[in-house]
Amino acid sequence: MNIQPTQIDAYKLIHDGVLTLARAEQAGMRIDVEYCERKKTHLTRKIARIEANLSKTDLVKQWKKINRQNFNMDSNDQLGKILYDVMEIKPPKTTKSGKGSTDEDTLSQIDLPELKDILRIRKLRKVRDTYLDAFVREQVNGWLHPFFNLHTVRTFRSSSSDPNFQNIPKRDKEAMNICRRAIFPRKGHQLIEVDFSGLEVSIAACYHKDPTMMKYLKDPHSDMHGDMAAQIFCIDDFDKQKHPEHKFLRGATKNSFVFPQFYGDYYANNAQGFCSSWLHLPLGRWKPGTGPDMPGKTKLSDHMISKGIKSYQDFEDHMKKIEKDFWGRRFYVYQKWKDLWVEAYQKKGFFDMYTGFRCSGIMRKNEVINYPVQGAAFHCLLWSFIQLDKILVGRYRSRLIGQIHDAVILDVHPDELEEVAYIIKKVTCRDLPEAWNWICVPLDVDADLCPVDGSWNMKESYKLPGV
DNA sequence: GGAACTCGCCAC
DNA sequence: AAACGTGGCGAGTTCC
Repeated sequence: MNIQPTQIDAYKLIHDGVLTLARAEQAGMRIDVEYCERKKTHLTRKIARIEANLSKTDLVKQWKKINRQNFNMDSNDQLGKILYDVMEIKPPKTTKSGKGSTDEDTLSQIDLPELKDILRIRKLRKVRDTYLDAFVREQVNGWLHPFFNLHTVRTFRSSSSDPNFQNIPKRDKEAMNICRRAIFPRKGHQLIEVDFSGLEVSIAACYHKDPTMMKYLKDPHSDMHGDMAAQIFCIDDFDKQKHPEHKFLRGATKNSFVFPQFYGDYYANNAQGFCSSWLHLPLGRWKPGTGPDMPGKTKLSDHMISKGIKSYQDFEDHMKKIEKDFWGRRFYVYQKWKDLWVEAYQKKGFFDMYTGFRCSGIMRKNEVINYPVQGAAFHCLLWSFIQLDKILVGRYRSRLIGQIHDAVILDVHPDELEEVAYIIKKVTCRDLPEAWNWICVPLDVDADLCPVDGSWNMKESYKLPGV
């Protein structure tokens, strides 16, 4: 039996979802206000110290002289003028409106020690002003109740606000620790976070059914990112277990090539992203003995030069071929689906997601391809969230408190942990694909658990039971 | 003094 | 030929 969800089903999902998310909002989470205040003061002092040091440098002296009483170290407008007009540095990149960029990627390409301090200040301010400040502002008697909206996003995903619970630092360890240290479970409880692994890639596969991708998703020993890393860096004996260096290149490939390609990016951006964010290789000629480590005592540039890739331009040309192979051979069925999907939209003026949601209006090609995947992937999380709430409410002390697109955050009582973990696994990996049989790839979830009474930065990998 | 804008940056 | 999808939010800036 093959039952496609209709617009009625989509409508019901939204309504159930709104009620369930409202319950999570009402539940809320504990926030350590005293800690936030302490940390804010600490960060303010730290920023002041860096600013004091910066004031002694020629760059800032000149900056002050030019801007007089308007001088503001947080003004990127002023910084751009100093760098690109006064000092006549050629902007490595420009913004949409044509001004020289002053973002992290750009500043780190300019060889001025002061800019490191400026970036450091930016990072600390971000943590203080966007997160700690917001936590204190939005909390009520030590409780935080972030909003989760279902009516704001074009793809029928969710959004969160006041404070936004969906963008609290995670990758940057320092920022992560400072921000998540503020968030606590109920007394005697513990926080657990469960996320679908590679959900959007899996949901995309439900639409395009590319055989190569299906194999990657069904064979646990296969490794798409590893295969791409081996191809991009011309490595015959690729082994991420054996070589941490290979593991690093795999991560770079995932973030600089595979995912951006799935979102509709192209090779030249990928090549630049690789070089500036990961490989630290220049946009000109590559010198021997530079770039990340490779197994043995060599560096990546040595290896690439030996393979005939001796400069950025060589690398970009190389990436062009990789891209052509990626869509023209490796995932050619995926490519064909993209073409047909866009063509159908152009004829009809709308498309329907597998979850019954209809998108219409004028959309660019990349939007037409991305929306159905992004939306339906989130709906998998939402469906699971609703089911979990139905099971837990009234019967368990554990409760759902938040959601981040493909992840759910619960506040569990330790006595219920094992049972709740089993329920989560069952709902997400068994019940969901049974309810929506357009899901034709296996789904999997990973979990992180915090200690009892431990804050959200203390999470450690937690193995969920099989079902 | 607020609205609307740009830019930068955090998450998925 | 074109060229990264979805948000929220803070600070600076410009305009009314």
